[in-house]
Amino acid sequence: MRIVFMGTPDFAEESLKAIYEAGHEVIGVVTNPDRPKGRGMKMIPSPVKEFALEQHLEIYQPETVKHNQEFIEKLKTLKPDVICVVAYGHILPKEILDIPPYGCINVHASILPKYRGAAPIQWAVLNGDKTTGVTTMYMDVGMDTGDIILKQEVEIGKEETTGELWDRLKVIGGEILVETLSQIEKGMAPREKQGNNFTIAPMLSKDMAKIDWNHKTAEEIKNLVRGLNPIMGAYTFLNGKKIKFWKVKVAGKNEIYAENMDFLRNGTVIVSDLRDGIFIKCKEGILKVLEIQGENAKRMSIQDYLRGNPIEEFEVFE
RNA sequence: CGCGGGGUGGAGCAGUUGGCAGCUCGUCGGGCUCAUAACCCGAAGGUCCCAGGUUCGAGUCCUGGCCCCGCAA
Repeated sequence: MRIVFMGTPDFAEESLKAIYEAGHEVIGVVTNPDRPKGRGMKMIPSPVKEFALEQHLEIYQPETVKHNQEFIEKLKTLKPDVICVVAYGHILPKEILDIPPYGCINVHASILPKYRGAAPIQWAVLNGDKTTGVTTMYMDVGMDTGDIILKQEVEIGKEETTGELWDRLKVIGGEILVETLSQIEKGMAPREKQGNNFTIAPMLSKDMAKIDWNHKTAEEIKNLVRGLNPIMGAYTFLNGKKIKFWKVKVAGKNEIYAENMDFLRNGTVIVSDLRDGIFIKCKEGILKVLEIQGENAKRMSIQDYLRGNPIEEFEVFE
């Protein structure tokens, strides 16, 4: 089929690659303009653009698509059979949705109607969900409200991070998109309305990354840490210095002897050991830290960290 | 020219007003022990990122360069 692909990050690149390798005719690739990124604010092309460049695909980088008549006209002249949208970052106006005869289809990283919005993977991990998945749908003017075509469910590992789940789902996204296109082409694609029982997964905000020792259990803090890995990292303070946790686990009962600690504040280091690392008292349960990052430092194992940055027992994270 | 931190044995760090290069760990050898990732003794291992400068003397101060990292997007 003649396809216009719209997407930006690596998650989308995987889908573009999949349809390209499946033999579809990718007649145009739309991605966000290069943005200044990283140290020194260098202009960095999106992963989707990089792939498109390698394959010599036609690239469009409009600043916005809404009310962009020039771009919309251009799309019309391309005469795509279908437009595939994966993590593009813009809501498409009806004028664009109506262009391709087969419609605009979207790959979304959750089982809709759960987790509509920008950060479905992150929220699935943050909430400690046991399963999530990928859905394809016919786009409409709402945010992730279109009719469902296919879905693929996956289990979330108990210690899996957002980054790890992200990498798995993007591959599945590519596969399910190819399958979706194939079924559409054969005229046998299902079309199912979304129920009203939806939830929203909004973009993550900065302030949620701070660990709340007083109100969160070890399990909840663990979910926060893995949910924010590698996007922001959950942080806390020790002696006024900001410290990020990248990997933690809930300490097993046989890993540490701890009783009668009720008098200790939540966030107190109850064991600090060069071999086992540090254990922290939480509102409920004990947290064992595995990977940590100090101010202006890189991530490292707790063992490495403690050698040059000792943490004393009974110090308190806050 | 977005803001900031840093390059010191294999790892993580310290190094005060310039004055013999240190700590914790790892590695190797030996000892102790029923035993150990524990303890004791000993050893190896460093162009202190590079180039120039100031100085009797530079890891430390000055100038230039390379590299790494954090924040922010």
